[in-house]
Amino acid sequence: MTARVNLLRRIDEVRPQLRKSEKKVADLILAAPSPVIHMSIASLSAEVDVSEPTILRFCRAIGCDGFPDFKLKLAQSLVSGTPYVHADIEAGDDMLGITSKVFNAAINTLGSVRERINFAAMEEAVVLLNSANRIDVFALGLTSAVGLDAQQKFLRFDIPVVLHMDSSLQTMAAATLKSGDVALMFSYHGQQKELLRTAEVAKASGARIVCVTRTGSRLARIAHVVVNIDTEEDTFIYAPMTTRIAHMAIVDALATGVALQRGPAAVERFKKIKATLRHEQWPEEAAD
Amino acid sequence: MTARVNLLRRIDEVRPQLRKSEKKVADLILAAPSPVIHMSIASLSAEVDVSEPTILRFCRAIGCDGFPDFKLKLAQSLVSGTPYVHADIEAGDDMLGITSKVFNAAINTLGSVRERINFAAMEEAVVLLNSANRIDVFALGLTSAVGLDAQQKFLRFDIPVVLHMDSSLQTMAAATLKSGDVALMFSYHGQQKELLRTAEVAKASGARIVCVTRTGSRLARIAHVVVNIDTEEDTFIYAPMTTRIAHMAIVDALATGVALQRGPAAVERFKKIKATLRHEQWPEEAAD
DNA sequence: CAAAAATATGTAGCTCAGCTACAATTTGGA
DNA sequence: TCCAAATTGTAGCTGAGCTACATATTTTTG
Repeated sequence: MTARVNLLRRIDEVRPQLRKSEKKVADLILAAPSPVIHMSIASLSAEVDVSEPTILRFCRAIGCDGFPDFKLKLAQSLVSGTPYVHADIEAGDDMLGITSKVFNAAINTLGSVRERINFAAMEEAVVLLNSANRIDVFALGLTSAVGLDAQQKFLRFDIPVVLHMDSSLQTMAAATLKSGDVALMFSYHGQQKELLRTAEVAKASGARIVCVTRTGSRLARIAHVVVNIDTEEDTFIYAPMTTRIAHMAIVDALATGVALQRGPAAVERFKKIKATLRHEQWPEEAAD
Repeated sequence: MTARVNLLRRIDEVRPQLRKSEKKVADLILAAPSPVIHMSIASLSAEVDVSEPTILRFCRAIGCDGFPDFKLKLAQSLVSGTPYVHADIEAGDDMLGITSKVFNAAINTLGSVRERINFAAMEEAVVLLNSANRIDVFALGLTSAVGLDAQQKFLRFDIPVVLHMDSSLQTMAAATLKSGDVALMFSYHGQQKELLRTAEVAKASGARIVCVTRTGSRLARIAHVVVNIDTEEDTFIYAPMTTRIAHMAIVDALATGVALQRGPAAVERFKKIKATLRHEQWPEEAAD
């Protein structure tokens, strides 16, 4: 996959090097890009009051193959959620706008995280988790929901899995780990002091450390296996939100990986659990 | 902002109603959509081995204005790899395959849920949450991670928010609710007996019931406000996974909505919380 | 300051893409 | 088997996008 650059941002960057009449084109497009994707060269040139070839030269200047190619790239850049000034949520937004932006941000993050994932590390993590005598999950603060989720997922395998969300208890728990155990840690930045201490203790006690965190963070350097979540550092209002969603997706992938390694027996167990749960809910109703 | 629909998904949906030669067009596009955005009608018709008007009729059949419009929409649907394919996980998959499928499923679900969201209900939910004297969050089993997340999010506003993950305590807590309180409930199917009882009790005690669940479920019928999460019922292996991610995205949107209603004061509080947390982690390091 | 050079912009016209009207073909039912 | 309806293809028209070149504008330099 090629590293696409948002076209509007590129226009903004290239603008100073453009000629006078091309600048007029750039300005109109930056001011109101959406209608442009349905215009012809003729209508756009009339709108900006320049000649048709000027439009074409503009397209070339910003790195497009021609006018259709330009429209295509512009259209892609306009897909909600990939705005060129990060469409931060604004005071006047209604719930349609907010929800769309939040969902789009989540979708984008999942897409970009997926592209950067280190699959070899995922493999290693799955092997370690699958063969662990005991899994201790460590998470603090906002990641604790992810930790809880991980615990519930891995509960379904017959590996003892414990969740620690309290930083003082975490260090104690880490000290009880042994060789053959796995410490599974979640952290956005990988810089939380308490969690780092816990990781050191766990490592000293012989456990393998699998962490889901940012590449190159302190936590990542302590860990044996790093599943990297490298979200954009654009400091959106919603960066933490989307990062957490990426963490959960990783939990899903890891759990699925372990399930596959366990083979058909694990699948059978799933079914049994599901069947049990069914008794606790009303049956699906006939259409009424 | 229009609620865009992923074109590939629409093609998939409409496919059964297409004519034979149009199906051939659909299949080729679904199999390899990316190159199509740079093709002309002529080259595409040659590729599929049908006539040019057939291509055009296909475009109209899937709701596009013409071929250029179709290419535009297709290009937008391909942004950031938003995939539409529902590929189930298979026994032989490696972590690359598993992770991609899980992420793609999550992206799809977010996309389709976003398209079906009832924004009016979201608005109502935000208003209720914002003016609540007290928010009690109820979640059971696999949704409890979502509940925890919601609690942590709303904690940041100065509304008392409590999380109940134990079904017997839930009913008790529900009985203590009063008019002006809000019961915020999460459930995938909206059919869990205990949760339904809790909802009835909460309703009887005068609280407003906001639930995030499936349209038309029993829980939905009890609630005052239903934020609908209608994920595809394709019974994927990973349906529960992706549904939960959609739930979390909804929590994000609701929390953001409340934050905006609260105005600048709430934003200030966020910053304060963030600043406090910063002391608990190592500073970002200079490149080393 | 003027004239030439270089650059920027517009005009005219060509080619081919996209579309429409209609003809040929296939399919389904009596 | 034949007719009607639906499906698919053919031929040709319109206009969109592009190129070559002419004109206008700016810059440079003697």
